[in-house]
Amino acid sequence: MSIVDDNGVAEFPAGLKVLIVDDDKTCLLVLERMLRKLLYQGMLCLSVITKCEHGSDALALLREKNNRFDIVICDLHMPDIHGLELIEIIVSEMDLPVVMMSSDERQGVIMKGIVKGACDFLVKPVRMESISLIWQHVVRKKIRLFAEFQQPGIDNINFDRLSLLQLSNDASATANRNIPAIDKRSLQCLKRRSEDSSNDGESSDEATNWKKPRVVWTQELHELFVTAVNQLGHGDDVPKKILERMQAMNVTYLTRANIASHLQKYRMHLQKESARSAGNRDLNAYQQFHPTPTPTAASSYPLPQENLANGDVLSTVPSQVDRGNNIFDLNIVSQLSHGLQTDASLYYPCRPNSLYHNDFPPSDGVVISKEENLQCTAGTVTELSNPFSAADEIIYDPSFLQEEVALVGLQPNMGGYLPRSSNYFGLTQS
DNA sequence: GTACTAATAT
DNA sequence: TATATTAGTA
Repeated sequence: MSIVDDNGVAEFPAGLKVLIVDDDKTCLLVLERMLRKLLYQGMLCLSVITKCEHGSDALALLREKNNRFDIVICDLHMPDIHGLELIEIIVSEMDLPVVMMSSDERQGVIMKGIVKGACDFLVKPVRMESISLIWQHVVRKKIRLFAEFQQPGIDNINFDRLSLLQLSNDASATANRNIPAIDKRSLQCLKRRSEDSSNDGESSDEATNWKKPRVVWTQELHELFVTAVNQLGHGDDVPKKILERMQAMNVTYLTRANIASHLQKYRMHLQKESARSAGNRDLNAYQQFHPTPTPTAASSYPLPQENLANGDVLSTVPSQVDRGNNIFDLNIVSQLSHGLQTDASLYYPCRPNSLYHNDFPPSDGVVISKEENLQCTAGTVTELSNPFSAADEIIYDPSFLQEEVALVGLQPNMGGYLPRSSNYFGLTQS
């Protein structure tokens, strides 16, 4: 057994600990690389990667160091212990989320996950990125524990800034939890410091590693944006005014820069589309960008109450699910959110909806039945868009779960992958 | 000093 | 690629 605390620990935000288990050293390395990339993209928040080459060793380690790990990612096929066996033990003996993977010698590394534990017996192949959903769950759970109990054993957990910010984006939540807000100045300060590598040795400031989460422009958010732009009309559709409009629609978390950035992209698309439209008179394509009729009176925009649950406000992102080329497994997200929203309000009274793509309500105590898990059709499985380099290709094989799952009498659950062909700007061109 | 936006970085 | 940030300009 090799327990290798990652060399790059210092560059990770202090936070959560992952145990990865695979008898194949190459797989271990690849997985580690993937995790690093996700981390880099702000999709994961982890601090220590511990690698383990044998299932039995992993189990021993988990039993020995009870509180050492927050999540386990392990291979399905291991010589000493089958992954599903391991998962059963882990879930029954310790309350840890587990993500399972499988590898295939013919096609290189295949990452398939079964998520169990974190989501009350949610069994499902997941995309690699979905791990971050589980991750968020873990973060949330810890933070809640921390908030509720303030136990001495728990207070030494170092939550990373990313998750803290996501949790505390709402000002009142911030106040309630005594989490310091991060202002622009400190951000700039941090940035300057990270640029200036010739500076003195690392300060212990945990903020050093904090990364600002990115805004995800969901379909719904984009539609609000378009509505605002259309209301303003030509000449007036500048970032600041769009921002004001959107704030009037209760979208309060965006910055002017966010909107400026999106506006730039939007205008480029408009340009492209109108050029296309002029060329071949493809009106349908053009109209993709005008999904919502513009109200004539600029000030008479009705708040989209139908989008607001119980008079809640859209100070948060309107939807957790980006219907377009989102990076997450849509079904995972929707299943997680299904039935969880009410619970979520217990923990996040002001923010039942998620703000960022890797932000989702906790799922503790919510049972997702097998039937619900089986609602996906097994028919088409789309190869996923690959956020990584070719070397890290993730391939899905729909037949994967059949035999594995049969081993422990679980029902397979396929499909649900998103086509990569579209986003809210319409079909993407090849 | 603020805002806009093309260009560039991540 | 999507989004963030920068840099030049008004």
